[in-house]
Order: sequence, then C-alpha cells, then structure tokens
Amino acid sequence: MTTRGRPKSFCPDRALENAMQLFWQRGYEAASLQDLQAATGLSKSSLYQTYPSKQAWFVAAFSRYVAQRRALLLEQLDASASPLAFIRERLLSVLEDDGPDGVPRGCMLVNVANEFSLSEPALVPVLRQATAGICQVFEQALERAVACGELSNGRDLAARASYLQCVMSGLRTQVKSAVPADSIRATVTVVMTSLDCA
Amino acid sequence: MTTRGRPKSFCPDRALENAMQLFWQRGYEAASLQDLQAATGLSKSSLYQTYPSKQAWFVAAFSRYVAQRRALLLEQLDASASPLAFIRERLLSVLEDDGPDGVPRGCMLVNVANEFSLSEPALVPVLRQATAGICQVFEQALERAVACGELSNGRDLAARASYLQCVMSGLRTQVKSAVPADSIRATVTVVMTSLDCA
DNA sequence: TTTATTCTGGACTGATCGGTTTTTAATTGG
DNA sequence: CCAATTAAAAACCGATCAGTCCAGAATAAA
Repeated sequence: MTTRGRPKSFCPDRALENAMQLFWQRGYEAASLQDLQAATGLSKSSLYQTYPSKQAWFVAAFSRYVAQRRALLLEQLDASASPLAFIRERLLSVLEDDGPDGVPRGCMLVNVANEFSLSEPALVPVLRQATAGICQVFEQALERAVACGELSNGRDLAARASYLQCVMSGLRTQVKSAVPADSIRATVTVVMTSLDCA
Repeated sequence: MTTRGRPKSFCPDRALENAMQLFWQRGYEAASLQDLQAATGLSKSSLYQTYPSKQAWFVAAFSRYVAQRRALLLEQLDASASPLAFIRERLLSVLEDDGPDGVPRGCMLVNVANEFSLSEPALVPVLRQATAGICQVFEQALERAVACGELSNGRDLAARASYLQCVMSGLRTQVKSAVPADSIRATVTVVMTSLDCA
C-alpha cells in the first residue's frame, strides 16, 4: 500500500531543522508564522499540515535541539583527550556564540527556560529531563577525570555536574548582559580551579 | 510659576512600581498595554502622557528595578553579621521566588538579558552596568569576608565576585528548568566550598 | 467668571497575530 | 481516462497589538 496523491515537495526533516534554528535564535513569541514560513520555505498550508500549530512546531523543534545537543556534547567528550580540557572548552565556548545577526543565540535550553519559566506545563518535564541530560554528560566527564587522575576528589560528582551546568547557564546569561570576555575567561578560571579542591 | 490645569489623579511613582512588577513577572513582549493599564490603574491616555511608549515605560521600570535591587542587596549585606552567610543566603534565596501565579519571577536582570540578548542597543549599557553593580556588591562582601577572617585567600576578589554573579544567574535558570530544590542546595554547597580554596 | 492648561475616558487606526477555508494542482491506483 | 487522494497557493477570519485622536472634565491663575 504505497502513498497516493501528490507527493511533498519539501524535506520535512530539513524544514524542522530550519524551524529549530529560527526558534533557537528568536525564541517562541518573537518568531512569527511569517518567519516560520520564510525559514522553512513552506507555505502556511504545508506548515499546518505538517504540525497542527505553532506550538507543536516549537515542541518538535525544541526536542530536536535537545537530542542534537546532547549527542554533540557526548561526541565532543569522546573526541577530547582530557576530560577537564573538555569542560574548560565547553565553558569557554560561550564566547563564540554569534548568531547570523551578531546577537548571541545562547543555549536553547536556557532560552526556553527563561522565556517560559515553568508557565507552560507541557514543557516542564522536557526542560527538567533535558537539563538532567546535560548534567549527565558533565558527570561522565568528571568520572573520567577522576579515572585518569586529573581530579583527586571523587566524591559528590553529581553535585559538581549540576554545578557545572549551573555555571554554563550563568555564563550564557553574562554574555547576553555584555559582560566583557576577559571577565568571562576569569570566571572560567575560577571554576576550573574550584573543581580540584571542592 | 506653579502648575496650572487639572491635577493628576494618580501617583506616578506607585504607577511605575506596579509597572515594574508587571514587567518583572511577564517580561516585555508578554505584557500588553491592557496588562499595563490593569497593573497601573491608568487609562491609555495617562499611560502615554506619562511615558511616550511602552518601551519607555519598560526602560523606566527596569531602571527602577536595578536601583532598587542593588540598594536592597547592600542593605542585606550590611544587616548580615557574616559576609559569607550573606552570600549563601542570597544564593539560596532563588528557592523562594514564587510570583503571584506560582511561577518564579527570577531576577529581572537575568530575564531582560535573556529576552533581549543584546538585540536592543539602548539596553546594552544598562545591562552591563547593572550586572557590574551586582558584582560590586559581591566583591564588597568578599572583601569583608577577608577582613574578618572568614576567607583566607584574598586574591582575585573581582573575578570571584563575577563568578558569584554568574552562579546566581545559573541558579535562577535552573529553578526555571524545574531542577529539584535538593540539587540547587547541593550546588550552593559546592559554590560555598569553592570560595575558600579557589 | 473667564481663560488657559492639564488630565481622562473612549472611540478609532492600521498592522499583525495565529489559524481556517477554499480552490487549484499534482500524482497514483484502477 | 477516471476517480481517489494528497499537496499547495491564496483568500479570508476574528482577535489583539501598540499607538492616536478627540471631546469633555477638572483645576488654577487672572
């Protein structure tokens, strides 16, 4: 039983990727349906045929981001020789975050958390789980750091992983507050030093 | 030359305070002019006579927040016996942050930074200065901690102050991501421990 | 009281919002 | 070819957005 009728003239996956980029850059409210049409190249009809609402597009795009992000982080961790260097690089990466318009996009997780502030019940479990997923990656990095002798204190790694995720979010906000790069780098140094002796 | 004509039937200062509360809770975009009327009790005419646009209301409200916030922080620092206890209390205070509707309001600085992400040139200097102001308070707290022997390492206090401001923002975002309170408390413990030996 | 000045409520504007409906075009199975 | 099915383009919808305008209403100075 093959499909009948006129075939789609677009790639749904690429459309979703573009929608994700749009929501990442602009957030939910500020991205209008017109923007969504422009970004995806789809007509309004096709948009609403693919997902039934702007909200549904957003949720799909956000889920895509979360999955992609976590996968990328794990990949970078595996590719890195030193777990601590991986952590430092991730923290410093907030400084190279200019979007197409020169405005930092930040991390979509942070953006979404701050735009919705738990006011959208459907997003709450997604947010919590996504944040936990990032923490897991950091925890894994810390475990490896202990294993290879980079880190002496091996206790409370979960707490320090959550701590790192917190710092990451804070740095993103500082970047968006026009905090100077030198100050960001100094903070990263403080954090890396703190990991050893906490 | 005294004023002539019909006198105002409202208190501009109180109106601005209410506008500030509204923008704090809802952000800029999500707060409509209707909301602004309801919050301030002013008619549309009076709104536009007091400030010429929604933007102008927002800027005024935000400036008010920044000034108020910094003053409150300094007051709390002065009232606190121990500078380190002051810092811990501030970090933990993110857990008691429910707005009228049960949704955490967060810190308006963090909210504004994340909503505008440097895309509004007029806000950039305000944001940078406001963030620096918060850092100054933390730095003062750290200086006092050194002075009274609570902190042994007295170097790079400015860096650690910025670090604390970063952590504060990160914690606020974590709260809005539904991170469990226990995890927040654990992170605060890590941070307080890190202050000693960084 | 007159006159100038200011405040206030409500009607109004054009644009844009997310979303629907209608019509037309394209494709496959019979 | 025909019928069924799906995609796509465009007209259309009510609601709401920020902002304007105007016609009274209230007050102080003269």
